[in-house]
Amino acid sequence: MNNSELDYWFDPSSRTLEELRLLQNKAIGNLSLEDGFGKIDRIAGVDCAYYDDKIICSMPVLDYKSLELIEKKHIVQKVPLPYIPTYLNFREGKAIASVFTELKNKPDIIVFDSCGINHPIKAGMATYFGAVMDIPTIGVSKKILCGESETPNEVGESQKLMFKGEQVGWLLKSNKRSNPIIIAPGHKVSVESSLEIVKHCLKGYKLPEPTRLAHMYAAEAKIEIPEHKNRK
DNA sequence: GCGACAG
DNA sequence: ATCTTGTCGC
Repeated sequence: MNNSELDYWFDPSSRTLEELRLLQNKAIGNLSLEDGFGKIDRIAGVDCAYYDDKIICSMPVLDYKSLELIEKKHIVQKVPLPYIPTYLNFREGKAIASVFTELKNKPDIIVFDSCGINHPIKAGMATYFGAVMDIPTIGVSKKILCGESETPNEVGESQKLMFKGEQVGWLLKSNKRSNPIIIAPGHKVSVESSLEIVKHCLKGYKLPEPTRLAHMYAAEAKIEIPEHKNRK
């Protein structure tokens, strides 16, 4: 995907919210909830940190079987849009696409720190990115954007997340002392597989390794940017 | 109209 | 997300 195509899908500047909503609908036209992957060798996680008007996006790639780090990359850009619920894909999308492009070891699937199809029009960050790039993605968030669910209480227990009469994901009690995490398919991953893949990536922490490491690396990269070091 | 609302 | 130390509990 070249730069103009990248801007077409991810640049919110000089566009109205109505136009951005149309882009989300257009991207979702390509959505698939069937497992569209073969053997998973590598899995990546992605997360963003913020400082002033800068967005720091980190993307580690791990070996799926051992969950060991293979490669990590991060990028710093100017935040293109304030946080507007249901439009997160246009706030973080460009930065994420940029880091993804720079990876030498492309992952077979990516885990996002955001929503997937558990979004008002199924255009959560994970789904939008996956549909635009046509790669398998999963969304893992800490708070519910939309939908209802029972609360899982035992570690390892999961409950269906329902929205408008359909299952759009899960709530999973991943850790004894943490609130449940919300899991949902992004693109090319079924509802069932999204849960199994995330479970495979759990190492006793609240978040699955891909996302947990992405969060750590983004925080590390953040304190290294000049704006942060020159603070007075 | 009112309240909710990923990061 | 971000601003931030100590502190309760296993």
